[in-house]
Amino acid sequence: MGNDMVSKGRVTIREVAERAGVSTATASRALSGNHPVPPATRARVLRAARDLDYVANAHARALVGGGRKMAAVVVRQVTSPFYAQVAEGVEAEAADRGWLCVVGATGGDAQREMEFVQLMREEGARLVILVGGVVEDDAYRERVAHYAHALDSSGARLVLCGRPAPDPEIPALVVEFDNEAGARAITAHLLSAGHRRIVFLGGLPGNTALDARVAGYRAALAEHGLPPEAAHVVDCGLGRAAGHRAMTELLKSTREFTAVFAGDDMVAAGALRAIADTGLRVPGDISVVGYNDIPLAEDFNPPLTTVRTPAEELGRAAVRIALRDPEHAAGAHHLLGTHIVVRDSVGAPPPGRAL
Amino acid sequence: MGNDMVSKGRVTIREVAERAGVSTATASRALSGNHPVPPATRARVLRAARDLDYVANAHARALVGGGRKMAAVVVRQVTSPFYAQVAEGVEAEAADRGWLCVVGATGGDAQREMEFVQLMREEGARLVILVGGVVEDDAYRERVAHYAHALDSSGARLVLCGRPAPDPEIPALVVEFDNEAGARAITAHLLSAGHRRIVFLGGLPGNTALDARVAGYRAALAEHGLPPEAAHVVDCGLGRAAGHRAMTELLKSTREFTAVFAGDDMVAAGALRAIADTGLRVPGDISVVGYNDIPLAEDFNPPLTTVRTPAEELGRAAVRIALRDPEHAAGAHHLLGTHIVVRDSVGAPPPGRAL
DNA sequence: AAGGGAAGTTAAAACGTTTACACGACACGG
DNA sequence: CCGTGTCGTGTAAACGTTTTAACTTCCCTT
Repeated sequence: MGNDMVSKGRVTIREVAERAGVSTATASRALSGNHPVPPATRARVLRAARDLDYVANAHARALVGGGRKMAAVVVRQVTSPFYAQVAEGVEAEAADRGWLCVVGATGGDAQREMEFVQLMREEGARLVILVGGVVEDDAYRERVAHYAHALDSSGARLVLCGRPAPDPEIPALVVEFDNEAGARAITAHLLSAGHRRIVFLGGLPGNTALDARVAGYRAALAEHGLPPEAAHVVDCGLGRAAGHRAMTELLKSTREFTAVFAGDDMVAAGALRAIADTGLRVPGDISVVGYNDIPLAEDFNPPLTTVRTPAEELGRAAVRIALRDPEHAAGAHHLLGTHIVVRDSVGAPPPGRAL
Repeated sequence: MGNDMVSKGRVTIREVAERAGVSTATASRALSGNHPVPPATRARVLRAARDLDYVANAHARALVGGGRKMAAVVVRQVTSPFYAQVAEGVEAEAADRGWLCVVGATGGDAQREMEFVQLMREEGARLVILVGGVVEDDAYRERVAHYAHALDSSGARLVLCGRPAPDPEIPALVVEFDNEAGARAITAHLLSAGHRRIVFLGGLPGNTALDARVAGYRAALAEHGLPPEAAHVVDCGLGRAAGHRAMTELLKSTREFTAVFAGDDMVAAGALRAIADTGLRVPGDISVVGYNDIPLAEDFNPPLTTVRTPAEELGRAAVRIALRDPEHAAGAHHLLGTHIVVRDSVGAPPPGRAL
């Protein structure tokens, strides 16, 4: 056996066909399995391909095939534990079907988001998944409507994870957690522990995910017979730094409270640190709950009681739903359930401040 | 102005050319900027493209251009904070140059790693970055040698982040942190706090990154005049669960120690939890240090003293180095520096057990 | 024995770009 | 006025695959 490996340039299907003594058409069919080919011929072609270390050119394939199995997931940043889990779910579900998955990080910049979607159009992605809450203003609505129509006209699907569709008529589907139910449940948990003065830390008006959590929080309060004034929302937005800053501020204020409901676990992380910095104890002096149950939430100080949103499942669901029912998908709205996970950051309110 | 947008099928460059009254060659030149075109003509083409919402077909482009600007980063899992940061660095550096970045997760499975690299060959990736330590056995060496040659023959570069090249002659370059120096530094930190009985939790023989940390640990001990028997390495591997299990085990054993050096921050997280479970205090009873300084390390209980490995910078460096000096790159070995970040998980050894 | 398929195969035409080559126009120096 | 160079543009040939339509064989039915 001589030197079969061609060192210069890529091996093409033509060379494989030649070596197997068939035409490129037959070789293509044997390799792709798109059309039946007698076992003997097939074996010969496969053998030739192996000998030559043949690698199909995905571009040529996509060019003639008019598209390719590729999904794109767009997040603010991949280092956010929650987004990372969603991306992992998308990647896993895509990989299961032999699809390629590319991830784009926008850093929260609309400009980069647009560029990335444009790139995905050029690349022929058949599925783009935008994940993460966002404040819903006119610019947002216009942007997403543009994506939806542009992608739709190229035969691609758009799914919005945790962010709203600007209009039910738009060719996009949304998959998200039932934020209101989750927030209501964990607020009720705090209430049943005896807390009456609970502050919500991490509001971001216009962000539909956060607004829903706030709504759930208010609803739970109301259900418990508390007056609307019992609700106190600090609109500090998300992120560890924001939580730390806002909590520090809050502790310096005259506001009375015995528990804080953080908009997500990262805010809770910042809040916990701020509380520890002032020498107060959790849950002895203040109880804290978070949202999302990121993987390290049980390593916080103390382990965090929070609501578990199965992020990886969200990612998987997004691609599954988008690919399952192509026609009926557009405009559909899917809600995923959540549940509380109880750890050590909630206790009874301190006696002196029970109300 | 009528209905310019064609609803069926994608707009091709031919239609743009037609509308602008030029040939496809001129249109291509105007759009890609590969060849000078008089401003007037150029403007006309660009206008037509905008009107038609033309989107170039990346596949056709790559097919004739023989490749594309695409980098691939392969990690065990994207939800690991450290890997996520590396991936973010790669993504950022790639995006800065207008490259596309795709990430693959292997779950530690060699089979999936091979499939992914194969896929990247088909897709024409020009840069693939394998990140994360691995035990270096024959299968590994063979696998990586295969990747290196296969990619090299398609004109792509291979970079290994935190894993060894099987052979200096192989066409791959490695970029990693100086694990031995980092481990030596943090061990010295423990020693200067008074600890003499330090156990290393998270060894994984054959894993070069961990072996280097163990070597640094032993070196620091030796430099302090301690006998080789002072070193005690628990080979439990990495991950939060492994750390928790091994620490629990260790606490039940008769082994005397006052400090533990965890192989990475996730192991430390598990260890901290195990210690807390038995009612012991950190750093009062036991001091703990980690490795990597993941974003949430300061939210551990207590905030973790660890060595900071700028993971995002590792990712950026990988693509920068690979793209900078194409010829000289192969076989090169780059070491990135690290430094200690001191928090609250290290204290003096308890008096009764100072040695 | 003729006709009708089925099965296996192939030649050639797509897919949408880029680019090598050629061609004409035009300016300029001789 | 004629070469010579430059500039702008167009024609057509790539790039590597899949697929349509056609063409053989060969077997089976009648």
